[in-house]
Amino acid sequence: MLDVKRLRNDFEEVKRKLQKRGENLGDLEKFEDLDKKRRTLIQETEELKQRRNQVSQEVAQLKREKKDADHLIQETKEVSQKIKEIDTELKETEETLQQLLLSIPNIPHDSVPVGEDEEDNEEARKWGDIPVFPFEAKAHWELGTDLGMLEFEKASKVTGSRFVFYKGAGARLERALINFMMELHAEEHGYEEMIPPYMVNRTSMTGTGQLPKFEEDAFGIREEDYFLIPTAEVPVTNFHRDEIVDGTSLPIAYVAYSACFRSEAGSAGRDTRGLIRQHQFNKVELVRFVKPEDSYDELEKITGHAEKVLQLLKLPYRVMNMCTGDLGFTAAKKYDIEVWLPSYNDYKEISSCSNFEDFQARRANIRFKRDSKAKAEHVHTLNGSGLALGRTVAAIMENYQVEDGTIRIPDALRPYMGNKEFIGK
RNA sequence: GGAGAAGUACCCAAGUGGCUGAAGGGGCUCCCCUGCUAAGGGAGUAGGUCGUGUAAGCGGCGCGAGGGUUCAAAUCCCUCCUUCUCCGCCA
Repeated sequence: MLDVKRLRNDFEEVKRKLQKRGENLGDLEKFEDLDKKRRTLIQETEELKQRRNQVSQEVAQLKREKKDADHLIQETKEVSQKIKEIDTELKETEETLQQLLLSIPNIPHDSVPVGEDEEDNEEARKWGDIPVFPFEAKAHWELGTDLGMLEFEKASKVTGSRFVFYKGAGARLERALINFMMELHAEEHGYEEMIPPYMVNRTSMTGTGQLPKFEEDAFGIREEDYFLIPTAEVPVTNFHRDEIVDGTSLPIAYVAYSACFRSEAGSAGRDTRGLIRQHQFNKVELVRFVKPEDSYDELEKITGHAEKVLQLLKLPYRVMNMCTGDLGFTAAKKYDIEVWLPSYNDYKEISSCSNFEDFQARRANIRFKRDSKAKAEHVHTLNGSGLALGRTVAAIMENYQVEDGTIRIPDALRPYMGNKEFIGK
């Protein structure tokens, strides 16, 4: 959510920046009228309330003196009626304004390249060498089936499309990666570990920006009005919702493991094979709550933490600075880390690291005080995948495959895999 | 799931219709006392948000949330949420 005061005082500037996103901002123009109407109604009702309060005092005084107060009571009756009418209109206006504010995306940072779609994303850096196979390389879904690591058809039977069973070495690999990543971030990068609830309420989904605009992307639990989390970002960021944290405790950093659930509405036909696009996948997520002046340094830091995982696993990747048209609703700036995937003969997103500035903090009402006497300010929030596990498994399987159909285990992962050297031998 | 009880400021807690933005503790800040620590004495401090104003300020809201009754609600009524206790069920 944007700062109402900024929107009020700097409307054209904000609008100009939002237009870089190339989104339809149809309702934005209604802001000024709604804002003005709201403030007029507030002034009207408050004036009447002040009057009512004064008269109530007088009535109380008269009653105590056992005097007659009927004429004052009559007057206040009418005033109260009027207040009720104005308050009803005010409430409707505020509701409309709130919905409008919740539907406005974040303002892109000045360092974000202007562009329409993924074609215009800029490569920030590249790491590692793309493997060359002197044999016909297999895709991970082939390897997974051949080696008994992944069962797609069983999952289709048991649940439906876009689900998978990890089995044997596949399950072990996934679990090893969870431990590897959690320990790296907790012990080397200073994050506190978390395992969050996998369902959250509507307020939490609104707090991080999944709602109200993107309800069709989430799986909902109707009876409770809960949602399956699409990422641990939602519960972990909302962990501090409606709180004022001590400024000296910033930055607060959590690393959370969770399953993630996405309906993938609108992705029919995309990435239909393998682990790349599932309705349920595991992810280790990094979340940081920081002071506003630090948030862009922090974005570099969190991106580095995610990159470190790929470096230790020796998987080639590149970092993309997402353009204005590909930023997503909530981010002010975002880096996607893309891992090399031989089956795609291309890089594929494996982590997304975003600075939301105060966009989520306003929605979720997360603030801090620099000291006990200071005024509360909104924190800046950031998160980054560190990493998406399914895609990491796919990347390891494909990049580390050997001609005999087995998979070499990356050195860094061997302690977590019973010190084995290969899968399939 | 059933039955009870409770939700008041940073924490504990008093308060059943008007003089309560809210007693009293604790905490916190300052001072005194004290060789140090502990303890003691005194004074002070009460949040947040919205509107308005250059500002000091003024005003509205606020006692879990939302409605209602009333001239007037922390206080009465209704709905919901959360926590606790007991029972049931259960990994």
